[in-house]
Amino acid sequence: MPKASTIKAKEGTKAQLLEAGARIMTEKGYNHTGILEILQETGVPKGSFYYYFASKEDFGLRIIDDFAEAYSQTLDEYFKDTSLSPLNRLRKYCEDGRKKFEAQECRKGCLIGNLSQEMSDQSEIMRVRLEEVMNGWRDRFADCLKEAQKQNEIPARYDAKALAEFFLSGWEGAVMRSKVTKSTKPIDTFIKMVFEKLFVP
Amino acid sequence: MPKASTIKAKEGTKAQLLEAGARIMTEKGYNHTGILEILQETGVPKGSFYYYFASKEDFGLRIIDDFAEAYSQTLDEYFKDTSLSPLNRLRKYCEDGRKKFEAQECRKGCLIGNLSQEMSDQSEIMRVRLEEVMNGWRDRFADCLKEAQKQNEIPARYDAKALAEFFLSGWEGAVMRSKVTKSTKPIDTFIKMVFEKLFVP
DNA sequence: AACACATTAGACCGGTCGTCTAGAAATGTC
DNA sequence: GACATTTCTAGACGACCGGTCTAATGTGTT
Repeated sequence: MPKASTIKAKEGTKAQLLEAGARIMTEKGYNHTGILEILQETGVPKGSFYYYFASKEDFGLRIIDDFAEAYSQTLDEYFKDTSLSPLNRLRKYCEDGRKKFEAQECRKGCLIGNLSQEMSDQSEIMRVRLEEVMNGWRDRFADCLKEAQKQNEIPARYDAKALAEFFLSGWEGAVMRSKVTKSTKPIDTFIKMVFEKLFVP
Repeated sequence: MPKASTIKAKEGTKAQLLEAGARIMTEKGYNHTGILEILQETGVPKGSFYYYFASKEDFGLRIIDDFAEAYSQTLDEYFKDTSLSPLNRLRKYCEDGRKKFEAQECRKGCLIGNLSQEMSDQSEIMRVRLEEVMNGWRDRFADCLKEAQKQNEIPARYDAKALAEFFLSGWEGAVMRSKVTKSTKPIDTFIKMVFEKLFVP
């Protein structure tokens, strides 16, 4: 009996469930994703699911938390990179997002954005959590834009938080349009407009 | 027997189904909306549904078509209103959209936008139809912006179609953010940024 | 070995889903 | 008014869902 690997698999069960859940829900949404499907993909038996999670909603909430935590580190990589100017950090973030989206054939998009659209009217508890996560992102963008204002990369006459909200919602909308057109053009247009017209002195 | 009203009800059965379907799907999405639910709301018996529609997907497609046709007239009301300047037509469109969204307690949002997000990766035939509808809107916006360029309301150095795409995706994103924050603030910010920064000479 | 505790097995439930077919009701034709 | 045709309805059907349950198994401690 491979004792060590068995133990390792067990320890990772919850994480496996969360990973598969996030991946499948990003593509298929919350309602269209079945627990059975996640169980089959991970090889975890059905009986175990409700040992780890109280309900599907609880599962969804933990997926959001997990994703938010991991993504926070991704944001660090971009926004703590002092080798680039604040605006160029944002630009790199956009361009890498574009590349990633293209690499997955203009599918899926953003887990948090998708769930926000789908779940805001369906589950108040998920809505609140989703709002917190996205507000956190907006505030990160706002910090970056404030920095850009300090360095005179962008005009100081607009509230950085409003600019960040506009940027975030515009990005999410562009991703949605890119999904439905199966092309990166809407994202390309977003990047062009933001950096050539919106973020100019 | 109230023959006339019976006949009328029958003639309207399909339209009733489509109306209720559009209303419920706007709020709950395609996957989370049950046919039974629509049937109960309209009083139409279950067996009738598949007489009028080949499948749920076909039903969804017809809802999209119906909505697109009706919405095209709504767009006419705004964009054929020559008593306003082109930019003010667009502004009125935004502000009325904001009011409508607020009136329904920051819920629902845009049927086509919601379905685009939800269905693009799930049904190719719906994706294509959704893309056509939204591209049509974008082109209407672009025509309005071209007119605005002619009248020197906005700078001519940007392609009106790109501007329109940016406007459309930004609007959809702002509605999504407003749904999740249960506030019109993201929409307000969008309107402010678009008309004070993006659409300025 | 005996114990408590963590985890898994998988049957089971009530419910809803989308689909289908038989036939009732309405309509048209002669 | 009888018959044929089309239009519409009734409700059963099987598949699958999220969620729950009890029994069994594995693990670590003493």
